[in-house]
Amino acid sequence: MTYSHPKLLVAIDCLVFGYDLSEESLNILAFQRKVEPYAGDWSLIGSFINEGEDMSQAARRVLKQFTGLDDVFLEQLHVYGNADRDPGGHVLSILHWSLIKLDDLHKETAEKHGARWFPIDQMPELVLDHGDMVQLGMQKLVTNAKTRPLGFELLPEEFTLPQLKRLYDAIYGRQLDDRNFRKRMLSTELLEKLDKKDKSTSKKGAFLHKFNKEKYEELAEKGYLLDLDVK
Amino acid sequence: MTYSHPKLLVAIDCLVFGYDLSEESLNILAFQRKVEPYAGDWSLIGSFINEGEDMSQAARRVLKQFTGLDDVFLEQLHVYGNADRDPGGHVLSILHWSLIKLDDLHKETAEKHGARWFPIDQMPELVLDHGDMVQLGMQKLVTNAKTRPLGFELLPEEFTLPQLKRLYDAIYGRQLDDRNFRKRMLSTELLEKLDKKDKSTSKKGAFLHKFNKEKYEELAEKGYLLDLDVK
DNA sequence: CTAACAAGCGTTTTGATAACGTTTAAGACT
DNA sequence: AGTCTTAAACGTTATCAAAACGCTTGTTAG
Repeated sequence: MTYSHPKLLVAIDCLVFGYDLSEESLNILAFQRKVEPYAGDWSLIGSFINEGEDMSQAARRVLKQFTGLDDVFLEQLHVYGNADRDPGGHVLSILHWSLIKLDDLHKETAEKHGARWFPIDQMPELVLDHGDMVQLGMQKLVTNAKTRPLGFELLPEEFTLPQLKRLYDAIYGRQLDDRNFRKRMLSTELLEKLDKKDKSTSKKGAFLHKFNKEKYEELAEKGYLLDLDVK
Repeated sequence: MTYSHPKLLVAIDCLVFGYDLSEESLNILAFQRKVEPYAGDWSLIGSFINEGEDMSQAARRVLKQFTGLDDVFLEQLHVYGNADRDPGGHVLSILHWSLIKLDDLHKETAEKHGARWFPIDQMPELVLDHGDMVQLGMQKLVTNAKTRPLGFELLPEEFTLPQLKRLYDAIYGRQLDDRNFRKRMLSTELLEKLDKKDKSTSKKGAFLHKFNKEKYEELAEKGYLLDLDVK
């Protein structure tokens, strides 16, 4: 080690949004803190970063521990750096966020670790500044959903257009026009229609689609800007 | 201290954009690194965060030291958290960015500290991952300039519409249509026209304007979204 | 065979903006 | 004094995208 300077405790906290397709509800993962101060209070999932550990690796480690998941959407979001934000000591927290599709398996994995999924409108009080983190994450979800293909991270590989539409309803907190929504989505030419129907929500059934991520990323490289801001 | 866990070195680095109105050029502040490894190489300005010091305070401290400025646009931008990003040791860097108006005084203050202002298209090679930081900052400047009132941070209190237009030309890297630009800017009703003219660039002179920041922030609170994406 | 209903498709209206032309103010030049 | 020059300021039209809304289709349940 070349540098000589006091060091800091650095934590990563992770705001995980999980969409439950069967209930069509957007949820956030919280867990009961095990260390003092505030042991037993609800908080986001998190961990200190270890010496020599990449920050992104620490984030993946935490997410894996509480959800069992690898290879899902996981990005840094914001740094909380006030020296007095945690009465237990000067801890810098780097908030991350993750988007996953929720199923019963994840719910079990969570419970095993003292964690629970809460619908976004039924969050309990959170410890420290974790309430602010949730608020920021909700804002970012809404704004980013308009310009990035985040919706597909919250749904299974195959989904119907009505399902996708109701997901965006949940994110934006209002009813979109299904006809304009469909038109906009299809106009991107990023969805592949399959020859299968899902009949879980209607007699007629709705065609399943897949999001062509490769095509999107190729276009994005060339400067393509997605715009999913529909009324 | 309640927690027992290994700590990390945490630095803040600051990408400072300075707009020189007289030369109508956008610049970035770089300085010659004083510590090994890579002493003498160009880098962004930065510092380690001290024990008990707020991150934002550390950022302000660095900016003040190299520019003499307080109370200017300064925000966190991105965390660089790879354990091996610095061969001198595991140092987490929290990139910040700042936007200021450049004048001769700031150039002198910079030189006193071994720092220099470089036009954005004439940046030298930077140390470590600081080149990535500049690239990210440039991207963010372009995208954020479309939805936030960043331009006014780079200009003096009073400016003319042609000056503002040429600033955005520099940011976007292309010539905007002056008539559409003016219309869009005025349509926000966030500019106050003064009874003074600036004649530095024409015989006729151009009316000076002020940006009504209070009005903008009031509107922004209520959900107003600025849109300065003009052709 | 018909009722019910979500899914899917289509048309009209509206409004924003890109593209471009014209007028104005003031110093420079004769 | 009158004309020229030039950036600044103002205005108009054509184009296109999206908001608003109506209609048809496919399937099952009764």
